[in-house]
Amino acid sequence: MTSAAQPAPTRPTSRDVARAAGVSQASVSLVLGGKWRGRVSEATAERVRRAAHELGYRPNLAARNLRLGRTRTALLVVPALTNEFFARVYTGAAAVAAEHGFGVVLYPSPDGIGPARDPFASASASLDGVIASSMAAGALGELRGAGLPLVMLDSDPADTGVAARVNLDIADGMRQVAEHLLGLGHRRFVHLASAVDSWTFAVRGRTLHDALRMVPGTSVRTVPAALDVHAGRIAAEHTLAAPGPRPTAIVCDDDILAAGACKAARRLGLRVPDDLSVTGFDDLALATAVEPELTTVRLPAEQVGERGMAALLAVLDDRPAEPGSLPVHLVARGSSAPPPADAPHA
Amino acid sequence: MTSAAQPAPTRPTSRDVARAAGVSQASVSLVLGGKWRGRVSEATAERVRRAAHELGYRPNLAARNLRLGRTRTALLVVPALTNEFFARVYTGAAAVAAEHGFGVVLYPSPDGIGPARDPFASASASLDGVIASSMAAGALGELRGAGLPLVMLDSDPADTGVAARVNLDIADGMRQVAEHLLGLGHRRFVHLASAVDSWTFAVRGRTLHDALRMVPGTSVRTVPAALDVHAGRIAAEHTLAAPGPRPTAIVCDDDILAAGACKAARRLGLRVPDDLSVTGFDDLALATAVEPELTTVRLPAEQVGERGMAALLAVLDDRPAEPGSLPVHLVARGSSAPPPADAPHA
DNA sequence: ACCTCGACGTTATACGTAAAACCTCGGGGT
DNA sequence: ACCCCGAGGTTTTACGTATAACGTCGAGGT
Repeated sequence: MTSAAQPAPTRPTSRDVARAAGVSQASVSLVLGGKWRGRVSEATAERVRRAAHELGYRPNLAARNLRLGRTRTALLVVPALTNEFFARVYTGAAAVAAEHGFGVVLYPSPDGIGPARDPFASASASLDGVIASSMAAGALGELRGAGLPLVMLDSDPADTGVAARVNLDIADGMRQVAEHLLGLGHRRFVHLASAVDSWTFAVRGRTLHDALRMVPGTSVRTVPAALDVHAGRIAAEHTLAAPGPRPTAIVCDDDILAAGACKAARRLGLRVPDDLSVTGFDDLALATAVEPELTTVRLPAEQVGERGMAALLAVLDDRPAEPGSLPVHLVARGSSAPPPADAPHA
Repeated sequence: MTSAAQPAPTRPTSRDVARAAGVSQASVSLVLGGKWRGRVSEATAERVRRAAHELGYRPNLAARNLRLGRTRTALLVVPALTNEFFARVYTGAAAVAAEHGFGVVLYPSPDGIGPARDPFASASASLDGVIASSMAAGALGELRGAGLPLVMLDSDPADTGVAARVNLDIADGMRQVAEHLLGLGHRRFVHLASAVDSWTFAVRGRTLHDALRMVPGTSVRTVPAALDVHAGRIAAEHTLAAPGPRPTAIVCDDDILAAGACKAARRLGLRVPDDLSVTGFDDLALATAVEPELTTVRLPAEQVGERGMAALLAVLDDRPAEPGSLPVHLVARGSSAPPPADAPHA
């Protein structure tokens, strides 16, 4: 093996395939593009395919994208992938995208990803459209008005400039929680709320308060916390240790906070659900990993991604996007029960 | 508003900028590319920048990629993003990539993402390199030998055709677990092992067995389980309910399995850690969400991604990749304690 | 004998960018 | 008076693909 200059390890192009098959580059493009019926004979087509395979030909996507003016790439803007909910949204979106020959590139919002401030550059390729969670709306910046179709996930129906919208029936979910706990007999509540300012959490809070207001004799106190177990535990501990009659139920904006609330209860010597009911939201894997398992609201995260991608594809295709919001369901598990008999009534 | 044909809402190109600034397209490219020193006067450069800004010019990345023959895009091949570990690996990789103007596109392995069998297409753009977890090695297929630089994460040092490798010192981690439990007095172990066939799990098993063999009077039984809480619980329940002397410690390949083992213990009326010690691996958020908090081995997941991306960048740059494996540390928490006093000795 | 037409290709072009190669002009050295 | 040179540009080309526009040729109709 004389190690002279490498024989240029450059990838084969459609022209190389053409040469090998004894046809023109155009014919290669036609055959491999699948639109050769009536333009190239079956025998020739087979020869081309064979040559392409033997050379290990892969079309240069940059060239194709340039030629076609589309990239078959969507950008998904989410707060952070370490949040299981968004990992699942991505999974759903990527699956539908793949079915249509699309790719999904992620733009986790800035605080999660360091100094990358340019969402366009993060793609490394031009984009055909954007799907964004309302929780990452702040990271949108110049994305809006960039002329790209924008699909918003779980966002305020009031805000504008959106090509399509995929929403969860969050309000209904929270109503189910309220009814569940009221039905068990609870009257004194704490709402352990996410400190994140976003449509979806605003709805949770508003709906809970509205639902509880309908029933006389109820009280609810709202406590905000950052979205992690530790913060949830601290916030819940403070609330539970506060003077005055103790709440019998803690309604959390998220399973993560609920896990924190459960730990707080245990530290204070309270049993869940006997002394205190706790409910979560999202039905993450966490919900069935903790003890007791969390009563929570199952959100079809993958479906959100799927519908979001489908909506974007529809918009790109000038079709109307399928409207309607996705239903959600309460999953009653071990963290909720009737309040203790000795609980002082309000 | 007469709704005639739209005035072609086409994105401005560098030629449009050139026209607006009264220069040639080449000058625009030079100025915006930052290599104009001594070729274009400062005044002209300023005019170009102004025009570009006013037109809202964004370079067409497909064209740039075609021209340069590089895409500044890396593919990250992982089993599934819903696994927090890999979400964190992605986060780290994306952060380093962003610092260097690179993008990271994901290829979650097939069972997670449906019918997309072509990793190349999933990118929607040609790739400069690939970073792959050994846990997703099965999905690699044609990626190998495609002539792309390949960086493997946590993989067998023996396998070949790899441009660089980033490994965790998994063996040391497992040794720490063994020493911790042996030091507490445990002698009868169960190894709740991941059923996934991959280098990293093989090392965990082998190291644990080796470490325990060093101490006379120890026994260890290996039980495989799929990587979810439910499967872990079932497997652990079977083992704990089996006849013969009960193990005093369950060493798990993963925090998820450990959470399952804890639930199994509780169902059987065993207290953790009083009656049974349980250890995890990875230190996921889950580890501090459950009660008691898990004794586990913290893996610097983000760093794995960072080093992986840095290694790929080095390879692309013909620099040597920084070698060495990342250290890991035992985090002793509430799920491990000395065995019960009445535990029958082997 | 001539025209038509379909089957089977080929040639030419454009996509938007980066950069190599090339111009032009005025000033300074000899 | 001549050459050279650098500053400040411009013209041109190539990247690899998809496709519109254009040939060619033999069979079949009249």
